[in-house]
Order: sequence, then structure tokens, then C-alpha cells
Amino acid sequence: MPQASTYHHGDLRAACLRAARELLEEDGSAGLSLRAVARRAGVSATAPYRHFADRDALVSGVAAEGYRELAGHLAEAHPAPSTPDELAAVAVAYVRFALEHPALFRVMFAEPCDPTSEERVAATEAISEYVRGIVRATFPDVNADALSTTVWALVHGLAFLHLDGKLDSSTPEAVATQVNASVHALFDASPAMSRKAE
Amino acid sequence: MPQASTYHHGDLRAACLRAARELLEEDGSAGLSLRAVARRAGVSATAPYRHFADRDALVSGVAAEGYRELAGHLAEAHPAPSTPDELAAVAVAYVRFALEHPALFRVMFAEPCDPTSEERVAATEAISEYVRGIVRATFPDVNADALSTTVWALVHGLAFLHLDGKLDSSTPEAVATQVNASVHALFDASPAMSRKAE
DNA sequence: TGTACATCAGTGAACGCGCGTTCACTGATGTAC
DNA sequence: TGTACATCAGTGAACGCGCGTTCACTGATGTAC
Repeated sequence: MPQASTYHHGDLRAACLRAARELLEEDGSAGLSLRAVARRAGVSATAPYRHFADRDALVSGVAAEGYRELAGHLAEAHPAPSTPDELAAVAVAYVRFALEHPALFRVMFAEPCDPTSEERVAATEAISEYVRGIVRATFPDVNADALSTTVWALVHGLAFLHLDGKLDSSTPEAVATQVNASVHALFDASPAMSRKAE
Repeated sequence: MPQASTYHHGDLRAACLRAARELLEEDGSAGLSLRAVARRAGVSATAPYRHFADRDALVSGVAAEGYRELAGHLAEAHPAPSTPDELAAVAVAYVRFALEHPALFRVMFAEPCDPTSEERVAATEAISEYVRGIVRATFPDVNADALSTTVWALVHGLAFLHLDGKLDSSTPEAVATQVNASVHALFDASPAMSRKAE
């Protein structure tokens, strides 16, 4: 329901989140201020206060959006992975998301999760649950909670190391190869874990 | 060579780094300003400019110190690990360091590595080389470069997930158990990797 | 269909703040003779 | 040992800036009658 009117924006909340995302990609998290967001949305400096209690609420909103978007990307990579190869494809999508939205990814994870933002906490929980579900589907006979933590940590670490330029991120293929190799190195161990679980 | 004199500080550089570390632990990276550092060091706002070109140089200095300190902690956990268990002990030390110095750890990794700071780049390289060396010592017959990246990513990811409160960090034992389990899950796969490398 | 009015989403001036950085300066130190 | 002087590490006033947030306000919208 966007309006042609200049006074009432129509959907300023969404416009603020969009502006915040753009600022993030351009200037990194340092450029993410309420005033800059308002400026970019073409609105007075205080207008965002109609939609966000304060700066933190804006940041939490951006992070939550990022989580949902990440979840979408993972599902797109494979809706219901059940083999190590399919799981690896999801891992590649995770790292790719981090590399395509570096500043957003950092906002999502580099600051301590604000426990007062329900939206943000819920989105984090959703990702966590999603990873657990995938691992359970791929290795039904294994302690999925333990293995899913390990998988998530591995993939998360790969994402950060790529982000920090510690690994070769020059081409998407190089990244995919690296992620695949690492994930398979871990999955080859799962039978051993299975044995322990019995 | 510290001086009793009040005018000449003696070792203001070190005092600034110390002050920065304290501010980091107290207020997080948001509190890390040149002026705050000067204030805490008991010195005029501009005195740090005798020792740091600008704010970035200060931050890079802090990060570099963090890298060296981390390296020290790892070596302390085990000077020359050569078994999976010993390697796991080093991994636990890595994660413990992150949990003991959360803000410092974030400064070290959460911002893109400043490529203009030689000190910082060198310190990063040193850590990277160190991990590679350990893995090579533990698995001489394996593609150490590939495996060491996987190990580092896994441990690094565990550190961040703990930092973000996504895993149980309530006691040092809980953390150690989790890290040990994850690292062993990976190491149990190394024979498979070895086979591939042949 | 027309009017009165409550509600809502915006405005814009103003506040105080801490920041990074510059500049000309000055006090202390150490070295050459 | 004593003095002159260069060097160095501090000082403190000042700059301009962008920020978060408050406040009283006003224009637009939609609903009740």
C-alpha cells in the first residue's frame, strides 16, 4: 500500500530497513546510523522513531531480516537435504551468503545477540533449528544435536575466515571447493560418531 | 624504563594499549576511542598521537597484541601437540581465549583485517602458520593445508557460536566437552582424508 | 454525501555529547662541547 | 662538571562533525454520524 503522497510515506518501516541494508553494504556497520537511514529514505531525521524505538531496534530489525533471508537461501540451495552432498550444497550457500552480504552477516553475528529483541532471538532460533533438522534428516542414526553443532560451527567458521580474507575467496568455485572439502572431511567421520552413540 | 615524572610518561604506548584493552572488556568495541584511551591513561587527549598515527593504528595495535597473546595461550595448552587429544587441548584453549576476552576477540576477527597494518597482518599470518604446523605434526601423512583450514574453521566457528551464546558456555567444563567432541568428530575422519591424499 | 473529529505519521528546531584531528605551545631529556 | 641547544613527548584550546534523542507541532487519513 505505498502512497503517492509525499507526506505519508506508505511503508517507511520497510524503506528504513532497505536503506539500512544499503548503507551497510556501502559503508560497513560504522555507517549504520538512524540519521543516515532517515536521510537515505528521504525523510526527516526523526521519522524512523515512528517505527523503531531506538537505534538498537533498527539494528535488530536488520539482523532479523538477515536471518530470514539466510534461511531462504539455504532452503533454496536444497529444500530437504538428506545426503552429505546435498548437505554440503547447503553449506556452500551459507558461506556464499556471508560473502555476498559481508556487513549484514557481521551485524547478524559479530555483535552479541540482543536478548531483548524477540524478533531477533526468534530468527536465530529458527536458523539453529533448521540446521539441526537438516543434520537429523541426513544422519538419522546419529546424535543429531551434537553433530549439528559441529557442522554449524565448521560452516560458520569457514564463512568468517573467508570474510576475513584468510582463505581463497577469489572465485565462487574456489569457495565451493573449499567448503565441500571441509564438510566432507567432517561427514566421513559420522559413522564413527554413530558407533559412539550406540 | 618507566619514569616517576608526571610529564613524560615513560611508556605511553604500552599504557595506551593496556587502557584500550580495559575499555574493550568493559564497554565493548563501541567504547574504544582515542579520547577514552587517553583519559584512562591519565594523559591529554592528543598525547596518544605521539605513538599512534590515528585511531585505526591503535585498534590494529590492540588486535596484533591479541594475536600474540592468543598464540601464547595456544602454546601453553600444549607446546608441540602430536596426537588428536593434544590437538583438542589446543582447540579448547582457543575457544577459552575467545570467551575470556570476548571484545578483544571480536576486534581481532569481526572487522576486516586492515591490510595496511604490517604488524596486524604479520600476527595473523603467524597464527595461521601455527595452526598449519600443529596439524602437520599431528597428521604427517595427510594434506595438512586442507585439513588445517578445516580444523581452524571448526574451532573458530565454535568460538564465535559460544561468544554469541548459541551454545552452552555456562562452565569451562561444558565448553571443553563440546569442543573436544567436535574436534574428535573431525579427527575421526582423518584416515579417510589420508586415503584420498594417496 | 458531507461534516467533525480522533488518530496517526510525518516535520524541523533544538539539546548535549563525544568524537577525531589540527595546531602552536612548552616542559623534560639527553647530548656535544 | 657545566652550559647551550636540539629533540622529543607531552599540553590544552579549538575546529567541525554526526550522532541519538526530545519536543511541540502539523498535515493527511479514516471513521462516526
